Amino acid sequence: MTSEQPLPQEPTLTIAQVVERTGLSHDTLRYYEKAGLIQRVGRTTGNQRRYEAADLAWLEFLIRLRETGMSIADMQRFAALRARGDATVPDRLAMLREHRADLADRIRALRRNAASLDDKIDHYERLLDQPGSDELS
Amino acid sequence: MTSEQPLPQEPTLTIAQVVERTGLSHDTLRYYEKAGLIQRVGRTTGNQRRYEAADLAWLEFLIRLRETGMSIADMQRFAALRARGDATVPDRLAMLREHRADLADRIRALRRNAASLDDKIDHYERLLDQPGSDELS
DNA sequence: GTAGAACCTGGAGTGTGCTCCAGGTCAAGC
DNA sequence: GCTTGACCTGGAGCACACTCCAGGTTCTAC
Repeated sequence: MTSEQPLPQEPTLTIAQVVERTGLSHDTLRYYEKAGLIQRVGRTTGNQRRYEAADLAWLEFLIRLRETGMSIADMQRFAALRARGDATVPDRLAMLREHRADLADRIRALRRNAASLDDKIDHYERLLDQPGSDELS
Repeated sequence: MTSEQPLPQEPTLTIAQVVERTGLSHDTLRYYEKAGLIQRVGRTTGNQRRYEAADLAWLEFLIRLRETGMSIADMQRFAALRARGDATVPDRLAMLREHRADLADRIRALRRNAASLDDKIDHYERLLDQPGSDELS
């Protein structure tokens, strides 16, 4: 009795298309799936992966976590919480806030280090302007 | 004929003292020396390392390079230039400028990513305020 | 002079995050 | 129907930056 209208099927992407859109390699995508970072992706009858828009959005979020220095292990924890549904939103929020705070710390440290690189660069520029001063600086 | 006055000897540091001051481990210090990141450090007659102030300053600079994401391989190149003396100042300056520019790029990217983490955090906060909206976000 | 802590060496081992491989199966164009 | 390229799997291998280990030597305090 269920009316099976052929809904305008959401378009799916082959792994090659996801590689192109995300910049992740085939192997990394399979590794992430094996590691549980993404829930098992849809398959064709022939067992080939077909990614949906939601998969892509989640991958892009994972990439953001990775680029901000989150470890695979922590991403696994986050993904596991997400898989458990809405009840884990507070936990996920806490994880993100902590990660965000760490990131702020790291950015501050980088800026401090950048400033001292600038000092060293200035030092070398002065050396070039008035050479013959000292060695090994 | 060289008058060997016992000059007020520059105080040197044992490896344990350098560990304490730099936060690098014994093994890392030996690894850096083996890798040529620091020139062979002075030794006692009994072959134990004694670090001078200049060694410490250089280690601190290396730490800064490392913390700003320079690879060991690049640090080796930098250290090799430094060992060749003042003639390589232009090359060292070029390396540092390039590294500094990379760092600026990475800091910018981190800030962009931090902003999108903030968006995600906001999203979760709204989910908590008005629950029951949607899943897997 | 001796105990115990600190130090030495070369080389093997580790954790992280992929990356590659062999040996297959599947899909699309002709 | 056949070719050819895309895709599949489990598992081995790799680059990086350390970290650990065994077995020996040196230093310091008593």
